[in-house]
Amino acid sequence: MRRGAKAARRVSDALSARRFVLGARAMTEKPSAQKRDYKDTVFLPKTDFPMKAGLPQKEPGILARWQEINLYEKLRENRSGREKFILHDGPPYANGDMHIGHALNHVLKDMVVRTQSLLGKDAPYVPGWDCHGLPIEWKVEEQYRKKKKNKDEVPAKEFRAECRAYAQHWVDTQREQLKRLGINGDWDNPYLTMQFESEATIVSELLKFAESGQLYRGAKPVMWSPVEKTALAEAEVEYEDITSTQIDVAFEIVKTDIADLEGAHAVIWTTTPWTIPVNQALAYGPEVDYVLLHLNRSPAEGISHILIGEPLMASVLSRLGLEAGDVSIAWSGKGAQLANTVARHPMHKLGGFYAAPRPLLPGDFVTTDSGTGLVHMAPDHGEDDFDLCKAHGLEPKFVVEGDGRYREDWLWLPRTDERSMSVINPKFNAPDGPVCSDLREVGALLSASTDYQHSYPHSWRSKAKVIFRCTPQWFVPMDQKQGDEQSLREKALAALDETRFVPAKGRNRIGSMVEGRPDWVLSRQRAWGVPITLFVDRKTGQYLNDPAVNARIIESIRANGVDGWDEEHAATILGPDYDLDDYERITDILDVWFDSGSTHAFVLESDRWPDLTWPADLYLEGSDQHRGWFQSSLLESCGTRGRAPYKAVLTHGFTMDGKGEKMSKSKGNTISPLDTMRDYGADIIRLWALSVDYTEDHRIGPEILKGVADNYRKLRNTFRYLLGALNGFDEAERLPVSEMPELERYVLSLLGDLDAKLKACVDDFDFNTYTRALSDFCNEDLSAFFFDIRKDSLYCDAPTDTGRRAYRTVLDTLFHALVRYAAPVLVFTSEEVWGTRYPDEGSVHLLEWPEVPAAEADKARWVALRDLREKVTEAIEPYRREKTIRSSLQAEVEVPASAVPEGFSDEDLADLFITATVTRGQGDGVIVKPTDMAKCGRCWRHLPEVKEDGDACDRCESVVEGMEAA
RNA sequence: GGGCCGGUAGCUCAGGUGGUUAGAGCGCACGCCUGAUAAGCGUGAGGUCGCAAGUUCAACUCUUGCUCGGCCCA
Repeated sequence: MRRGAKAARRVSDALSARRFVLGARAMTEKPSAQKRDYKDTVFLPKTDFPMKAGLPQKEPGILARWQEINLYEKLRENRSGREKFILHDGPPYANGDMHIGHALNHVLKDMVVRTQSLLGKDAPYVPGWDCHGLPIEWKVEEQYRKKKKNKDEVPAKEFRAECRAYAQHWVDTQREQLKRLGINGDWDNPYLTMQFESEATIVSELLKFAESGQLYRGAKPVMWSPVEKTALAEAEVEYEDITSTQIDVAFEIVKTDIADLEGAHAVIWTTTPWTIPVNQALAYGPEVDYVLLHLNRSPAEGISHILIGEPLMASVLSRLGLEAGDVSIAWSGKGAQLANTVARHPMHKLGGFYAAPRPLLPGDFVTTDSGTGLVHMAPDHGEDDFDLCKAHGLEPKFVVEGDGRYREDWLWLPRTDERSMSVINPKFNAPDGPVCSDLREVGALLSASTDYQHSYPHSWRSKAKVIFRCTPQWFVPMDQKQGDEQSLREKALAALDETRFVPAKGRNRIGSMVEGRPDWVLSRQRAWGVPITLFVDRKTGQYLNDPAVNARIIESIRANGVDGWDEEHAATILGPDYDLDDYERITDILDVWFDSGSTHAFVLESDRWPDLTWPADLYLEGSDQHRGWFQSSLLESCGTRGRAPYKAVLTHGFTMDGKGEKMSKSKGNTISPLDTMRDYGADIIRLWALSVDYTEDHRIGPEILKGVADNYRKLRNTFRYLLGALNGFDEAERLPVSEMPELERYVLSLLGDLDAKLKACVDDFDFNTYTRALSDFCNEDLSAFFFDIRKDSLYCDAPTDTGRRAYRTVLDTLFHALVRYAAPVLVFTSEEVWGTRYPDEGSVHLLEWPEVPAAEADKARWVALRDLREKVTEAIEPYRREKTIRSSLQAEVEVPASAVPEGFSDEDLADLFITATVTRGQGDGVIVKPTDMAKCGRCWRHLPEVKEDGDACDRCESVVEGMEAA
């Protein structure tokens, strides 16, 4: 209380004194009565580096400078001979503008390459594009349709040339967009899967499979689009909910071990009536319970007993329009008892194919979720069907042609029939369509309705329904033992064990996929792609395997690109030893995944980029590529080289909108990196990409970007302060660490900790920790602590003062370290920072990881000191609230002696706490009182020697004298 | 429909093998400074750790179910 009263008096004295001074100035304008304005004698930070970044305007200029000095090339020269780090770029598809996923992926790649380069390694980056394939073909066809041109009338060569041009357009567009993002790479020499060299290597890779016997021509049901007339990869298919016709069909049992079943009808259920014409068998579940129902009332003439799965009784009866009372159970048993039972096709009267017996076969895939518990088998049109029938000697018939219509000469529903139409046509499958009508006529159709809702595969391009269809295709076998007694699957799984996965969970994902995947279907019946360059002997069905011919094939492709396999070259390629008439020239093209799976061969091993080496240190793509590129590259490389083409695989999640939901044009929640670069700048997107946890799905949205921009500003201001505070720094000013005050050595030790942490982050590819550690250090250790404490010294000590020299020496060290740490993240800003201080010393991106001077500090002491400092600011706060104390410099504090770490003097503490004085007391709380001392007009500290507010303290007086003398 | 992954303050993230009042930075609010000034400093308010059961003396951390979101597959 007493102290408070005294304080109040003192403050009011001080105020009246100031009033007097001001009043004097106002009234008399008499200079002698004024206190001297020391502002000009204070060493304020000075820099041209602007606070406001203006990145969208500034970045293109920096980019132009990099291009001018040929930064990428220069870096290659600079790191030549060093340990290599090879990141092999996964090729994005050359179709459309860069989207946020591309941006994230490339920023991560760039970060990896730049951090490795910063560590002194030679880390080249050759970007690439995937150029062949259906989507581009489709776009070109779309342009034809607009011009009312018919694709089939355009020569294949011409059509391919247009696809090539289309791809090139998007390569060029994306290249500019990625450059704008600040991605450093060999942009003048990217790899494209459509370069002749690439195409030749892809073919030579294919021929390696051929030569080693890892290719076979098989028939398998594959996803087939009748609209595009081609087999589709799983990636080209999407599922949509549709309503289908569902029918129940009766197959009369003609042979059985169970007397009760004689003359009864086995009932199957299907949603694809169009497959009934190629039915070849029925399947039952050996463990499923079946019942034979006697019908008191029948939905079809001549049918009195039906065989169905017991668990499905209720739903079958309801479809058949029967009540429980209409039936009685005449027999029941396990599916296994149905072995040796044979039925006949409802259309058996047509003879030929339809007269053959339809055996009941055991199938593990039969479930009692829906249907009748008996499944009709059409090996042409289902995977389970194909496998089960093949196991029992029933081969597919290939009667549905590429356009989805039954073959012209087929017994039932021939194409010449007026009712002929594509099997995906709803009318074909309708209850009054040709299939159902005929079945109804022969009394086999027990029910038919158009009300079954389910999800069904569609072509993602045309949105039309796709079917399973058996066609001759080329395969790479997964389980065939090779010369080394290992199958491709075994090799691939072993290769995964040797691979580092970041994050580790990626291994399980790709591992289970490789374990379960079927043989690799290589062939596509399309135009824009690398040909499957095989000559098949018309007599034996074997493909020609002659190294001389293969060499000519590769040569022709190298010279002509994919056109080199056209008919005009065939005879030359085949050479004089063979007669072209004896061979079928395969016209299928390769699955584009084979193209991209071969990039390691035509990029890393090629002499086109001599500084690349095989295998790659790292592949880095989105998690969807577990099924895609990671796997196709793995299989291709294991098939030809016996190991993976990568040592490590890094996967990232997907970018969602601000709410964590998938972006889509229809939802209108997309964030375009192009817009973001225009509005915020590339450094902001980069900082975003490197701040989020890429191992999971992550978000972007206006609020998040605003936060990133705020974060950026804090970093930028740290650099601005460093530049300003280091204004005029001279080598002569530098002070050895050993002569520095303890605070400086402590900060250097913190820098050492940061350095180690960032290095660990680089090794772990843990970039969000990297950017966070950098930000936290700048905000907490520097801005709020070190810079704030040393403000007095920087502003007011003489330039020759060792304390100030020590501080500036550390600032210089910090500058050199931080600008390098920031360089891989804020590629533009760091260049701007560097150029501001060193306009003539080249690019910051040529520099290497900083050498941080070793400095020891007793961390525990400093932690205790900073805890105490926190208590002090906390204790001052109430006085600031009531405005008794405004600046902490006005506070005299007493701290518990026990809380002060050893070795700090009271003066040290006053410096560190930025207070007037610090004394030690025996209490356990911090006691604060406003100081009575007057304020130095120059350094604003309250000191005993200052007689009146505004006078200079001893230190300042001598500094000013020194300046005036100079 | 199946498999896998995830849901911690407004935002971005930390939270070994379960154990005191769940942390950081940013943002926000309030205040200070006006010599880093569209900057800097300080203080503070924000979380039923997706929901619900269960195991346990004790769960953000383990189990199950549900829910929401995502990837892959059918």
